[in-house]
Amino acid sequence: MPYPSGHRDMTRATIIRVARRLFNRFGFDGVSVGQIMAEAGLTHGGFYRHFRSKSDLYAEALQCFFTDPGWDNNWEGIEIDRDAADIGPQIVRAYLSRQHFESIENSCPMVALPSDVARNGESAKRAYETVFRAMVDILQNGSRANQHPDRTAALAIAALCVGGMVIARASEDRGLADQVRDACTEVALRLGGWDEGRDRARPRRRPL
Amino acid sequence: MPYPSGHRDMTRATIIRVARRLFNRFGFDGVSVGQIMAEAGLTHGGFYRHFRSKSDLYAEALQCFFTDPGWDNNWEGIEIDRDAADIGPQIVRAYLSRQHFESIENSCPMVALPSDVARNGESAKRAYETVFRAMVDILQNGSRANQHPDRTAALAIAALCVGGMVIARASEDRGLADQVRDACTEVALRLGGWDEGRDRARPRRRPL
DNA sequence: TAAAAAAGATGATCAACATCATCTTTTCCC
DNA sequence: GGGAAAAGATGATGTTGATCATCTTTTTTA
Repeated sequence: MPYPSGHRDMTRATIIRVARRLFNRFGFDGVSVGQIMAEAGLTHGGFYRHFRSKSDLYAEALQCFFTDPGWDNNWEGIEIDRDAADIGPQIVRAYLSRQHFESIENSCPMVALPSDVARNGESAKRAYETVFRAMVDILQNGSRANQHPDRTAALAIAALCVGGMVIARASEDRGLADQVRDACTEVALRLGGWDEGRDRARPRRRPL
Repeated sequence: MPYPSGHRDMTRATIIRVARRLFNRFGFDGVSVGQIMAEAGLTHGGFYRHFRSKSDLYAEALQCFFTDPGWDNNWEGIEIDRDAADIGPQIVRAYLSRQHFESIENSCPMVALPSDVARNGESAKRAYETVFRAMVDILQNGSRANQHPDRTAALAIAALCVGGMVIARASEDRGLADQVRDACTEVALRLGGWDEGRDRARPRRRPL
């Protein structure tokens, strides 16, 4: 075995990490293989030792907090405790936070790349789906609290998180983007039953 | 005035219509100027008589039911009566319908192109924002019914519509896509206060 | 220390594409 | 009918990028 063992895996991981960053910012078509490799400190030729094609890499780059246990690229000042009883509201707040909104490169790919994925073939879609399922699952069953949202609510909460951020990122006016994030946060927390005793006083059992 | 008067405008409109279809399916980078012009029955060269650049056209192609009074590309079998008292729930159901899900080419661009737009400069974002604002406005004030959602609810309903469809389109499994659409529809109708007397019996004043 | 073999580097190929300069066609007005 | 001018067509141009064949470097094991 030439080259230190584990070297290959490290290089591979580096390429994926760099690729995620670049894809998040520029999209699938906006990034060239050469760019990715250069950013990883390599030259373009070696790429095909690690991945069959650019699309292959793409599917692997679509990971996020929800599926990657070693996810360290959290959003500045935002920490999520995976074992906390209130993991649900933590996720909602973090996902729709200003920090996530601004962290294009470390964004959840569900926000940064949905239309790319919708056009990019089976494997990318499968990867996207996996992340989404993981998010819904954590929202529904992640905490040991006694109150859990039902599946319908969990799906809607996830859609609010993703949808709100997608819209915020695609809007020109920062004020509107903030309003959307705030509205989605508020409603998502209510949906999850996580709004008890919050700042705004609110009657207990009220209809939306 | 050479060429019949109004010819220019018709050609221009044709280009935009064709472009919207192609952008919706293949994205901004996935479509060439030549392709658009060929599809419009023209050759690539004349393009720059009508638009300053491809990006310029892009911003103009980002229209939808909500902003275009002449929008005729409705989704098969789905009609929306703009003056109906129940315009809100009509929009929610239509937006999250199977027909819209399947009509990639006649999709609302908010669903088909959000990540493209987020990367595509000011004018595209402004166009996206305009469509979104129009949607929220119709949801909030569009009907003459006596019950209107407040702005927070209207924003969240719009985010559920867009987000739900974006996720459904980016998922590989059709079953999951359907679940997401259904869940978002149900919750959005509840949020709007439009779920009275619906199929599933449900106590009147319940918390989400 | 020498050979093997994997990882990476180099250079080439082939195709696409946005944009532009320059023709050609089409109508309208006189 | 004839000319003007707009709309459209044609043919570069220069760049970029994915992929591949082939060379070079690195390091381990015998």
